[in-house]
Amino acid sequence: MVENGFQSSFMQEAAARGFIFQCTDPAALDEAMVKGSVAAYIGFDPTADSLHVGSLIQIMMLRLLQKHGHRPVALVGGGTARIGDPSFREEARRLMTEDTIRTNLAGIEGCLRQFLTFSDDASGNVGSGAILVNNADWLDKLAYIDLLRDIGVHFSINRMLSFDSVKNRLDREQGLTFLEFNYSILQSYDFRELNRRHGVTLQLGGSDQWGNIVSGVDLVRRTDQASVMGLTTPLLTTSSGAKMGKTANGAVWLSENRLPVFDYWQFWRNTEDADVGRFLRLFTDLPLEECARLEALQGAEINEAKKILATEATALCHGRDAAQAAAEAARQTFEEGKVAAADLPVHSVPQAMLAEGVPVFRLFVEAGLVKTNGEARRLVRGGGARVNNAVVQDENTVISEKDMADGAIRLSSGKKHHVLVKVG
RNA sequence: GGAGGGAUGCCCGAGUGGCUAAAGGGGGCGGACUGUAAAUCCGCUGGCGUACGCCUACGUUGGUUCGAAUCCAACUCCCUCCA
Repeated sequence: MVENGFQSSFMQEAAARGFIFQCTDPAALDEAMVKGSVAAYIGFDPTADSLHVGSLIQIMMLRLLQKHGHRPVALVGGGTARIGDPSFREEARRLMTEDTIRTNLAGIEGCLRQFLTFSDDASGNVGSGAILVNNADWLDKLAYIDLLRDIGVHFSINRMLSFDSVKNRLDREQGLTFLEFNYSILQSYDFRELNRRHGVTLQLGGSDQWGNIVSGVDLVRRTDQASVMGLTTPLLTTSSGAKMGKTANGAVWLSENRLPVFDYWQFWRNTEDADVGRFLRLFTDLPLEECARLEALQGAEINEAKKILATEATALCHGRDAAQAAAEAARQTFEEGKVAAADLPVHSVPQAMLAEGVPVFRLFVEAGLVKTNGEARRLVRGGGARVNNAVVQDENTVISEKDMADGAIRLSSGKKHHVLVKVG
């Protein structure tokens, strides 16, 4: 398929698609994958009830693993969430309550189920069914003295201090608490536990996890004389250097509850030209030849590639039907200039609100297009607010049932953000 | 334990008694241009109120003053050097 020196189908495709940044032992991993099924894990922190695009490259890697007959193991850090990963953070993360963590775990599982096929067989048998595990199952039971004697002896403070993730925090004015310092020890412990329980021999992660991953590899080798490996993905930024997945309202969420499918599709549709090929390879299942063909489109033609990227990426996350509906809504809205295309995000308001009439700036807040009244006023003053395609001149204009067109009122913030307000 | 330095809005960073909701930059949002791109240019960017306005904000708590982000005291946290 592609000449990159690897024998295993997974390594060939992962390398060709741009998933690989660093690997503790590429040759050994390649060999293991030729011999049989490998179980690999990635940890997700339950800091929110949905994953976002920042984690998508990891999820896609798990998906790729499954495609090639290996077993993806998703670890949610119910235990480590109570500590917080200090890696490359400016400040200590605030600690979360048990309740929050529990809700978040469920939400994250929902996101993962869109991308992976889970197996109910969580035994040590290596297959390709994904499994989901929670490290609270073992971390919560740890006894301090036992832990220190068991694995504490294998960690060198000198070494830990040399890791970029720690060094960074130490070099900056922000300190590092002992609590946070232990994160990487527990992550190593996770790796060993997964190796023992589920035969996991590979840990995946973003390049910022390199230090933590290597620590785990060392621990398993020292205590269990087992050989396990680590593989990291590149840190993703857009071609113009911005962090991947940040928008106006924060993160680009994978959960529909947090981000309408239409907006998810729009996120991908607005990819920078220079990123199209890279994103097609990482975030869709399209064959490499097709990615290359689309990437080569020049000028305005590359918009076709972006539409395909958007639909394919959205299909993976929200299903083919929803993706096509989003594509169609975008086509009607942007290419036909239709006001109330079906499948635009909908916001329902009480009948009474429209019966009485409501100032337009309030309606924008209510619909979630802006966060505050002041922001809504500024939007109007800047000429960026529209109702049913007409620019709003006065922020105090009253909107009522009279403004309904085809059973809805379309509010727009700028050219790209639209919400249909309906009664309900 | 000792000596010195620091804590400013989403982030970085100026500001050392009133002209400061606080320079400048980044980020974000909107507009123009374009291809729903990038680059560039323009505007906006604490909350509430239609508005003269009110409230909240420069680590925390008190104090001095007609008036404090700016002066004083105590406290908290961070950094650097010494032990």
